[in-house]
Amino acid sequence: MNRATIDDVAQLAGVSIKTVSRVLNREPRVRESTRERVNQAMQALKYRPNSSARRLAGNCSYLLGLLYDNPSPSYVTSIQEGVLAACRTEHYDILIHPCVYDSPEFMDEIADLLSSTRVDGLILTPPLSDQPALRKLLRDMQIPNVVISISNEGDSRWTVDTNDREICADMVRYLAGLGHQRIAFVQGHPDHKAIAQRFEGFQDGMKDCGLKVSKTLCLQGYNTFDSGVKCGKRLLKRKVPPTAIFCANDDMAAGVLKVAHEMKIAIPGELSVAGFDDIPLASQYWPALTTVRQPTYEMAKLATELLIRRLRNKSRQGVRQVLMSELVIRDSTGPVVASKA
Amino acid sequence: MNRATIDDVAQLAGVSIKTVSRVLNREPRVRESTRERVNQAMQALKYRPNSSARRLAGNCSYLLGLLYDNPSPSYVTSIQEGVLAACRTEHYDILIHPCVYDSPEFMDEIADLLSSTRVDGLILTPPLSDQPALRKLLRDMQIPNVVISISNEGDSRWTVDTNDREICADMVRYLAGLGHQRIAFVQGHPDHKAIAQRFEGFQDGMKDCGLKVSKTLCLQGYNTFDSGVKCGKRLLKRKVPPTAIFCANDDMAAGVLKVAHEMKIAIPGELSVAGFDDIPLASQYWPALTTVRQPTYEMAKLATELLIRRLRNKSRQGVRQVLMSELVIRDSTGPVVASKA
DNA sequence: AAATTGACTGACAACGCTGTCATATTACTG
DNA sequence: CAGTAATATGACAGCGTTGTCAGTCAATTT
Repeated sequence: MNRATIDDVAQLAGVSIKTVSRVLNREPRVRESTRERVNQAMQALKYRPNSSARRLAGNCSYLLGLLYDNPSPSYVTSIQEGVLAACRTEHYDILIHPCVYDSPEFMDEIADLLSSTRVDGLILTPPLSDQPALRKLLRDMQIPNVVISISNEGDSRWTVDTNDREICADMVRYLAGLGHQRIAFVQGHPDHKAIAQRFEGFQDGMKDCGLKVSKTLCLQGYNTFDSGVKCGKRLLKRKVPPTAIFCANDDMAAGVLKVAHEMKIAIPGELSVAGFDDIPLASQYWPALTTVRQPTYEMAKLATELLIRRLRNKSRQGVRQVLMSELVIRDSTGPVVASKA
Repeated sequence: MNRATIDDVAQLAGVSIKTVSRVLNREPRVRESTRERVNQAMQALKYRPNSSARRLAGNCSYLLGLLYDNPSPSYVTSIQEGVLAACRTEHYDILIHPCVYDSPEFMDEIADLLSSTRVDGLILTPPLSDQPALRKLLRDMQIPNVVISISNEGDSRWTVDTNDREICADMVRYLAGLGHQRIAFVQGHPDHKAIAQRFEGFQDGMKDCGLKVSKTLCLQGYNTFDSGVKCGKRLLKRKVPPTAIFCANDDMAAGVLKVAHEMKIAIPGELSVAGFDDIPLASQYWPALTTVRQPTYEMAKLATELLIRRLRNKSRQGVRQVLMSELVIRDSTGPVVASKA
């Protein structure tokens, strides 16, 4: 038994294939009774439109591309799931495309992707969100796209973002509330602009609490566990070490924790450590890591819905949606002990 | 400027579109000189075949589906990358499809997927590899598929597997070599047959070392961190606790480590802990976790290549490929102390 | 009652490829 | 050098949809 085509449905419903097509695409101008008849026929035959045929014939491909270059598996899968959820309800397909933004072939590869698979639009995640060359290419080729977590420097139309900056300030306020004054910060990779905002938020928070941001306590990390280890060592071997270390992501925080454990520094007794991202490791670590949870899944879902809306209704103005991250207080942070303050 | 079609190439090369099609698909029966001329024309026009048109016209869709229901992001992304790598060189597209194997809609969903997107074949990962209903459906619908890490009970044609069982025995030998005799095992989820083999390997190893497998030291876990915590508590609160705990995956091992830390049990001084999978957490934990690294990426790549070969050459016999996992000795395991032995 | 509207519906030509089959060309044979 | 086989190429009809445009029909207007 072969699968039913639009012709079969049309025959069973006693209409032309064009009418079936209209019902399928929710076009107006179809009598309610006809619509119902067609729908019944579709159900009876378990009809599913052939997506290749639709793509070939129509103006749009019902295909979206998801571009990413992110080393964090949990981030990537959660983004993917959000995108997929939106695609499923809207009957779009998704093409995932991991890439390496600083490889020489990067731009060619993208151009290739765009010309061989005619995607209707793209979803960009950090750090791709901030690649000017990429965004220019998409503008030139007129590829509609929606961007997740772009830095505030970039074009903010069609973006989904979080209140990273504010939530980082909140984290500082929380730490200060525990009595911490010498709070260190481990910055993220300089190419990763979205993460740079976290440092700004840190500074905001310090200012707000009347604390001085010491340059020697703000180190440059590179998002990796190893860079966390390095920065952790430098910070904790100081004569007067910080009482709290806030890292721009969880991997680096894990690195700092490792150093602390090796140096037999009690956590959170002698040192508080906070991260950012709430990767799986965070909740499973010992002690469980205080961090920030981004609504990654929701952002991806929303971005995809936005993109699809943009595709359907070409004239609409761009929007910028901001979702809220939340502090996740666990066991790696605590009040500062008197002797250390 | 619109993108070039096969007609443009044919015109530029001075041949018919059919000949271009032949060159494209590497069919024989094309004179070398013609082939070259066509190739040049393709390059000049930056021609990329329209995949929808190919799918619609041809017998095959150049589309593979990747099915998974695995809660481990690092596993999933590494599988995806392997599959993508193989697909890129072979010019196939990939449709990812996370699903929930024990949901009521599961089978319908798959049937739906198969009928709406005419994939040429599927790649199955555990625990989907072991779902009899799913495999029957695929057999009935004649959907070629390749399976990763199937239990040894299942149909082993067209499978890619690892030497899980042996490597687990190796781990036991390694632990026994450190002087451990009371070695506990935390089993994986009973539905997840591929993980069951790890327990068998454990038993093999114990037997091989002349050690008794104590039933009270073999607990049933469920692959989760929480179940690791639960089993860890039960094991470590015994009057005579084990000196080593081997867990069927890293998440559970992390749970055990947490319990040990809470109980101030020194690791590896008083207790050795080993996991399986080498998730990112393993190397970043304190102490870094001894575990087993599966060649996940390679398995996925190989499975995909196998599937494509199967599709190209319909008659070939099934094969079963076995790749080697490796022990990753880190800091969570060490020699047993005399007093505890 | 004729004319005009507006809501519906259908015929038919794309879309860009591949499969089939017929034909042209070349190579080989006796 | 004809006769045949093998090789190389092309014409044309699909594949299952959507877009265009030309209808049909009932409801309204003049």
